[in-house]
Amino acid sequence: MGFSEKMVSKAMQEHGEENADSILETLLTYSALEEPPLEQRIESDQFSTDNDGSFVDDFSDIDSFSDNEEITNSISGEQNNLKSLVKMGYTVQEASIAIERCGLDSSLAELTDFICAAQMAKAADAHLAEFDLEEKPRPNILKKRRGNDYEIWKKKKQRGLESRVLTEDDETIRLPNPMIGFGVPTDPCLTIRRTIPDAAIGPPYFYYENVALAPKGVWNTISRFLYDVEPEFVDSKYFCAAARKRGYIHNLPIENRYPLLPLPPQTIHEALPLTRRWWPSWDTRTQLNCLQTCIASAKLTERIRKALEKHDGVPPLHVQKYVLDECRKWNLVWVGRNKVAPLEPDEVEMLLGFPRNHTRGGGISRTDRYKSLGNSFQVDTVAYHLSVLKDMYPGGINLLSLFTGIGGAEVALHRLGIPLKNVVSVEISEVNRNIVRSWWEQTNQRGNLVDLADVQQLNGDCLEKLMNSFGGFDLVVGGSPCNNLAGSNRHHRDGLEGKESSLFYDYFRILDLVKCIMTRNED
DNA sequence: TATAATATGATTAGCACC
DNA sequence: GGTGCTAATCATATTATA
Repeated sequence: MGFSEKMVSKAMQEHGEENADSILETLLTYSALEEPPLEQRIESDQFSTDNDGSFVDDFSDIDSFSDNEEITNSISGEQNNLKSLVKMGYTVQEASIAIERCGLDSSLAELTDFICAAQMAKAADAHLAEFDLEEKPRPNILKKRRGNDYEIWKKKKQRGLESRVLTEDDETIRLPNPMIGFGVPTDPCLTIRRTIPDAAIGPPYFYYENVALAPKGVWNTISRFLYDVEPEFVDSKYFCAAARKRGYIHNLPIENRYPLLPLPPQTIHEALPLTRRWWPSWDTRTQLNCLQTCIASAKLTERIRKALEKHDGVPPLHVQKYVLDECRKWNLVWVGRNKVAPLEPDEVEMLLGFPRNHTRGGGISRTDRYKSLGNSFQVDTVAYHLSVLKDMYPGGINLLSLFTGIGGAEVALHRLGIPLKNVVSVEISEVNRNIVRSWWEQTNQRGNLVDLADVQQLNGDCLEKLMNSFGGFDLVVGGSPCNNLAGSNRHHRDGLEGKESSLFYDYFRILDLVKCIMTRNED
């Protein structure tokens, strides 16, 4: 289906070629759906709270509008794809044609592939003039295509479907086992060399993070956008007493990394010595699972206590299994005889490498502390990767921090002794912005902290003004929302195109803008 | 009304076994 | 390869409470 070219041209005539949002709105209004216009639905975001995970999902009721669920789902999928593509910087026309040509079932990755191939073909035909920097910058994805026209793309797709010949691009990214990336302090993998694609070479350096166990294909897409850099998958259990399986895509050197000192406790008993007294021998855990945003209910720990109290001494195997399963699922620790409990916020802070009371006070609730901490970096892990910057920037760095959260990257850099000269931080949660601002003041930072609430504010003009005032960014960090990628999400685990997780494309957009502006300023 | 407490599976991957 | 099991997982929606 898709929007017809006629419809697109009509909308473009009404709004002018550059006004993508209006064109999109018009097209969606033209379509036969009995839905409010997209813009109107997006505006309902203003009712959401400060917490990035608690949006009212204004797309969830789409199905109820139609008697024919299948058709409605197709159309809404098409709209989401169109919206995502426009958000990524493609024109409505490009996006619409791609959807029409590739079919309704196409993934966003296939659509972007198609558009790239079409752009290559067009460029080859028309011998287009040099990229006009006065124009609104566009996704800089052309250079990552090795082929030169649509035919190559078609052949490649066909080849992939037929014989499963795995080219570098087609190969599904697999998680390493053990998950130690390009090395961890206990196993530095000194022999590993990697070559970074030309398009990815800094400055600026960039560092992107998200959950390792995302739905299939997500990391392929992320990697493809981030200049084909291979992800580094690392489990923070090699840095602290809790697991945290994450993927990092960055263009930093990997030689001569070093860990923060002192090394944090590596086992539960070292981290929480008071639990040792109550720890039963049949609970063989030595490390915790991933620290998440929610904790177990008091009802659950009470059920566990009652199950254990029915037996003297060592409980039967089925009770052990029940208790251990729940302990693993909820990261419960032993705090008394037959008594388990979730971690305190202070303990989570410590395990994640933050200063004590980092998230405490200033009006933040206990629930919000868990939530902010659960969404954060593990500081020691990130610091290990960023440590290579220390010698490169003895005078300090200018940092662009997207989806800052509670400032994991900032804390890591500070603990590494890398001065923060100018930090531009984008974080939607007011609670989190307050935490970072408070930390900034508590640690007597001498640099300048600019905090913004919305990534959409960070357009070309805004970035250019900021960058001109202090001369560009040395590092662009960000872990974009994982809500729609994380396994714990029972409701909307709809992948990179999900409501929050699609903000990845803003990370890419902004990073690419920064690269464009810095490249131009070099000339 | 705002905050806290509680209940709520599915999607991967690895492994043993056939 | 196919199957069945174990295991892990930066959460959301609803209900209860202050």
